[in-house]
Amino acid sequence: MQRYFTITQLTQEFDITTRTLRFYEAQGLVMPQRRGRQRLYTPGDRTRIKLILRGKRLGFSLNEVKELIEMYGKAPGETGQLRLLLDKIAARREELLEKQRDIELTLLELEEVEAGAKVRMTELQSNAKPEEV
Amino acid sequence: MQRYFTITQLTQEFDITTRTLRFYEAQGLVMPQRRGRQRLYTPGDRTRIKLILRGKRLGFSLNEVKELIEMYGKAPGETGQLRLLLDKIAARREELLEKQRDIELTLLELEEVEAGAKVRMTELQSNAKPEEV
DNA sequence: CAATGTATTGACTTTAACGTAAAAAGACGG
DNA sequence: CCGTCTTTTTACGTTAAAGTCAATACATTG
Repeated sequence: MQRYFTITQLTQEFDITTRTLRFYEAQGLVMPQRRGRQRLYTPGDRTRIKLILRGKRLGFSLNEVKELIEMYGKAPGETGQLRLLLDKIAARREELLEKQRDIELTLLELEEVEAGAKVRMTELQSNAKPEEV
Repeated sequence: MQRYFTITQLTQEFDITTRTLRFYEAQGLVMPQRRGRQRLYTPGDRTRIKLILRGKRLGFSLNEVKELIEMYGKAPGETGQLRLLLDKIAARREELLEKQRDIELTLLELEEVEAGAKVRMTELQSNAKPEEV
């Protein structure tokens, strides 16, 4: 019933190397099953990998990503320290909101530069080839 | 007329070390003036440092940050390759938009976890101390 | 001016996140 | 069954971004 992915399938899908996936495994970020020595990734493993890569894109370290994923992973029952979990969530949310603000600012600045560049560009096009020998 | 900052002022303001600022200088990201051997940072330098830290928070490497800052830095006239600049801007914008989507998704997931945790918490509070000896 | 504190420079070290290479073990197609 | 290809494991190398440490230079202040 379970459908499995091989390691190379996943490296191709996500454009990463086998080294990377094995490294993530060594760090305890994914734990694919084995058939003999071969790794078999479940759809769940695949989702975890997606989460890892998303975290990385946002500039989180693998350790931070690991903590994050472990929050999702816990069944709501086995969460020993609920207060602690809620605090972690709050902290993580703050970081994400800060990143959002950072992005907005950067986008605004990019727009300014772009606007300037476009003006300059039409200027150049109106005076056709002014510097021709 | 110019007001200057010392290196330690800035390290305190941004909560970084002197090593970090000197490293950024070695990488050509800031170029403070000198009075003798001492570094003097202008308000402009300070702004650059802010931009660097913002870029880092977003997961950009120092080299990427450098490219970004150099876009801002150019007066619109001295921009040799306007087309190239516009392309770079577009590419950077794409990355930022992707990060925005990544953040939204992560925030949603955090909310789910939080909701689960809160439910579990009130459950625990209603049955007061169920496991007492 | 001696003492004390702050800056600078240079060299070496560290950490995270892989890259690369080599050797051995399966897997597969003809 | 043989050769080829993929996977795995092990081990060492690399890069970015600093950290740490030592020696030296200024600067200040009592």
